[in-house]
Amino acid sequence: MTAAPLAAVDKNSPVPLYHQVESQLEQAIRDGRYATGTLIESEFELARSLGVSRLTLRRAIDGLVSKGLLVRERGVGTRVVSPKVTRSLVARLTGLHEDLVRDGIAPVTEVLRLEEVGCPEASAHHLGIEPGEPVLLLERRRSVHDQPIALMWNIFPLGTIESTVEELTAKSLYQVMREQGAEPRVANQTIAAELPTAEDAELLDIEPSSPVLMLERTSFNGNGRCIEHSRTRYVADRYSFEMRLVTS
Amino acid sequence: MTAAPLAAVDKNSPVPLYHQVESQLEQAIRDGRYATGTLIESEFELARSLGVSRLTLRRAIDGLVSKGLLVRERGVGTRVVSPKVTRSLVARLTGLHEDLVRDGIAPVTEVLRLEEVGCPEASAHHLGIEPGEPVLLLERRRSVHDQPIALMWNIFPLGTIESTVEELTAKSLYQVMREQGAEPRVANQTIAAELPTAEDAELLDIEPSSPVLMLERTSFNGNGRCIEHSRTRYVADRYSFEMRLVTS
DNA sequence: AAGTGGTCTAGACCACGCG
DNA sequence: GCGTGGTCTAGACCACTTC
Repeated sequence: MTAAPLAAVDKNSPVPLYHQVESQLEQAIRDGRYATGTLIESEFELARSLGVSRLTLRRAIDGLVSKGLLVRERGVGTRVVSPKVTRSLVARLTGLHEDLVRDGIAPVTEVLRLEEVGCPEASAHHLGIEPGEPVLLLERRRSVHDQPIALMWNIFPLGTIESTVEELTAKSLYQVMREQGAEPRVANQTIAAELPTAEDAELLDIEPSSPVLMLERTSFNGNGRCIEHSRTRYVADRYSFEMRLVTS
Repeated sequence: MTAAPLAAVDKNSPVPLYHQVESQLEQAIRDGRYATGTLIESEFELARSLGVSRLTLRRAIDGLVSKGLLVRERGVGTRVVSPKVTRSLVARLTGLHEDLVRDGIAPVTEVLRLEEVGCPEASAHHLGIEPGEPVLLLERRRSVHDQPIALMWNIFPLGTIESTVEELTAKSLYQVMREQGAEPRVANQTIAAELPTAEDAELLDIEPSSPVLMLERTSFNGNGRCIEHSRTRYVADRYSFEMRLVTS
């Protein structure tokens, strides 16, 4: 590996240097300017030719390693791993709405319920409050091309968010939460397979014998306070989760 | 936040300084020496009192941030997020065997098939070879307390690994792969819910109407070569996936 | 204005893989 | 022995938050 097919960085840009370098390298790899399996230039060489410090360059490479595009081998070099074809899906904290929009599919959301209720036993445990304490319950159904794909059930401690049926119909819940300062920073999540309840089967327009993917999630804000507990049921033959794992 | 309840680091230890600092901080947080929601000392202060450079300290904090224990707030400080109780499960590249052993449960693995076959259409696509090309097929069943929990189906390009029924009964597949230099570094993975085939239902000792969690995974080694394609069916009411997500 | 985290540098030493 | 990635330092400037 001799030629460095990369442009110099712009030191006056507000974009951090390591980010510029990371983008450049990522593009070069996805374009195939670095073939899969080959070694890229050494860190010293790349840092010199791009006009950045070695630490800054390493930080850029760190990002690509954690994206699974590069692998480091001590004493040997840094190797291109990924086939350029698949753009990886990584588990994220954004919701289903963002996932679909990103893929160019327009989802429709109906708000089925939005009301104050006594907290169900199962959620109270996750939210860290007593069963029966008042909470805000939101139930929605999301469809694509008039076909239901998910039934979403969110519970918020009172005062976490305040919204209307209209707003929740127009925007994603994630967006509303962010605007109201209830942005999730950490979440614990469980994925399971279940059979739908009779009611859920009807709402999802599936047979009661057709399984659903259950995603149960508890989200916390930056202060460690629990801000939401949700249970989402996805129609199994219309949705699945993809993720990319990388060894640390 | 004034007192720094942390011991100094050992500069002669082979363990990297940032790792020592990270462990110390993690322990302090899990012990409750830093309360949830409070700010820890500033980076300058901590670096000084521990006798390391600020960059090294930052690197330690980076690790805890990505574990979801700390959150940084620009201009404010670094805050403790996590409740000390739950030790987080993060999606990993290790297999089910390791998961169970880590939890102190002894799983039993039976090898149902280990033979060379023509590659099935569905796997050929993932492996990047032609359907019908010879591949190694491994089918196993894993049980806990005499109850089947998973049916595993792995396909390897010829020459990737070589093993025996005895070895695979004793060790985890992941371990065998690592020993033979076929360590997965990156994997793409899909989680879905399905109904079992009649044959699978029988092998798993469940009703045909009882759903399974299907985990389909394609693993690549450090050179970007595909080394394995697997489909694992988990009994849904005996297994689910947990993960912890953190905003980047 | 003061304090915080975010970025960046130049240089150093080490452990490892390979010839 | 040489080149690679892995770690570490001391010091600098910036953007942001808070008072």
